[in-house]
Amino acid sequence: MTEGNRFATALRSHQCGALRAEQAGTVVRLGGWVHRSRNLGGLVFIDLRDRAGMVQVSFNPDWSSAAAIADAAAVGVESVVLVEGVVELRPAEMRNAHLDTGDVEVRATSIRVVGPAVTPAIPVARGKNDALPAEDLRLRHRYLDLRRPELQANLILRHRLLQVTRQFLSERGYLELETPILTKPTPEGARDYLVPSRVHPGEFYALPQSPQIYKQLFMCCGFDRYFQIARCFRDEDLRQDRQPEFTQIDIEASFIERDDIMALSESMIAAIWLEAGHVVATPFERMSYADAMERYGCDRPDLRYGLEIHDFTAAFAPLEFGVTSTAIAAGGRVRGIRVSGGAAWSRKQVDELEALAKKAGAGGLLRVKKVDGKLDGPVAKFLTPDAETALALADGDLALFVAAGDRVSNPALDRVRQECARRLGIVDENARRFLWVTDFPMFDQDPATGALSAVHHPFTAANPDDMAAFPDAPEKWRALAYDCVLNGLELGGGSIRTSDPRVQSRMFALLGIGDEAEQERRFGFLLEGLRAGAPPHGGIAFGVDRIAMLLSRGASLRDVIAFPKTTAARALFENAPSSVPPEDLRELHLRSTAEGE
RNA sequence: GGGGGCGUAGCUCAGCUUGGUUAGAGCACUUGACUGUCACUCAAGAGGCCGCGGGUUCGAGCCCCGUCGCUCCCGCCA
Repeated sequence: MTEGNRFATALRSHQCGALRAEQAGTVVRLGGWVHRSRNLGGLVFIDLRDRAGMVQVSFNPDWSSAAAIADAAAVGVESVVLVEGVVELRPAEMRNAHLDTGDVEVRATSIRVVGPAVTPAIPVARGKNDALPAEDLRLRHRYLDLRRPELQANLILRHRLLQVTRQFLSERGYLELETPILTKPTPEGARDYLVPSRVHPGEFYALPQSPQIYKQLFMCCGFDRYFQIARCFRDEDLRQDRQPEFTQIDIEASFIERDDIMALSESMIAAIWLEAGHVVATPFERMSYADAMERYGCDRPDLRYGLEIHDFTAAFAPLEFGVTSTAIAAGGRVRGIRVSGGAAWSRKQVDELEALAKKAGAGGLLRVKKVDGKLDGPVAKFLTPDAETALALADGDLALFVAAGDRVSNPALDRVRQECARRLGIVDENARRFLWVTDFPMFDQDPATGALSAVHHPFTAANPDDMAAFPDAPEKWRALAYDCVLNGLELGGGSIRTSDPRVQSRMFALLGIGDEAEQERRFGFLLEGLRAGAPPHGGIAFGVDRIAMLLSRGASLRDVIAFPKTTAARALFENAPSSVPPEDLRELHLRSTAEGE
């Protein structure tokens, strides 16, 4: 069976968009949507669209009945029609190079309007320079927006990526196992979406933030290798790249170590990217978290450009300069970047960079530039010849510094570095710099209270060397965790898990859940599984939505999700959430405290 | 939770700075003309709670206050 008529059914023989010169002379029956029509008076053209593309259908007294021409002239755009006709090669001067089907047209003998359409609320067919309708209208009329070839291409690509993923993992012995959607609330982490229980008054399920514990239990059960295209839910405020429900490629495996998961992930990413037409080189680069923070101020650095951060503390330490000496005396450092060509920027342009640094928390942004072999700028006069040598500025360079503790300077310099790269136009949009960031700290310590929280999640295993070397200083432990980063974006992350229930119990205690009864109440079902005999295991999860977005070339997250929510977590198409009748609430043992009810 | 931007015809936008005749344009829509178009062309027409509520004013699309919606950012997102 050929690609062309794989879609043949009782009502149609071919897809509109699949017709080519090879089908010339063939009688075809098509079904599709009227994308546009042109009525020249006695001669009518309809661009007929389906998911495969578009083809021109022509109505002409030479081959069409008068009734067919009249029906074709009258049909409105976006109506669904069935057309019968003959595929004919177009004369050379009438070919349309902009259309995949442009070498042919379908000379219609009949047309039947099976799904007449009201005038669409938002246009589906657009001119080259027409702006898209407002986002809320596109979401409200999603049934129309999703007809656009661009969005159809995005969702079709997404389908192919998921199919490749399934095939890839299945071929390697990974089992696609499902986990519950109605699950147990987890008090830490993101807010849960709660579902009230009708049968158990006052009790609630939660929608899963991820299938984390279930997949670890699969390992305890001996399922060895698991994956799932898993829907996850987090009730937090949204962003451009964040939806309340999202999809992960969730993976877990037993009897493995970090390198096993990383190698598997690299091959899988390469297979996914290949499906989208890109060859990805493996293995990926690797960098420790400490290195990433030191050189880029960020745990997911964009390696498409340099502008690395350097430590200039030694150059500034001896100087009689209040800003830096105060910071250094307080235990801080002077770190910054050299921007080749930045000396040409105006005072105002550098002030804008400083504003970014301040917004990121820095007190200010120090600046020195070298013009005609001489240093210039407010800091220049404090610099000794030794300090000048240490800065190592070339002519035309601008150096930007933050004098502070790393906690302050890292986010500020990260922001400044990104903006400098953007301004200099040195970001290669075609480059793909995959990177593993490894050896994350195990815990984040609240500077005020000293309280520890998990950087990855509470089930991550700590590096055993660190636990042995600093048994009483868990804030120094590194985690056996890893993030997969592409061009400054986190694609996914995972870790080796704690498989010893006593160690897991201690981790909970370090995180402030010391009470055993409390541990059992919250995580008993995991601890029981671990106690029953747990293999060493670990895994990773990748964000499907973001991957689909990247591979659809710059579309927004909402453009790779069929029915996304707005930034207020509202579904405009189906109008959710919505209020429910009081008797429904009563049955669920709920009473609303919202005003106006 | 906080801050910025936007909201005018079915759609995309002007008009707002400096309040003052009947609120405009392009596309879409309706009607008519047109036999090779492919964003067809041409002619005519219809289409407005200027997001909503309040205030200032002789007079508000325009100024002020509030509110709702969308969006971007901060907080938040183990």
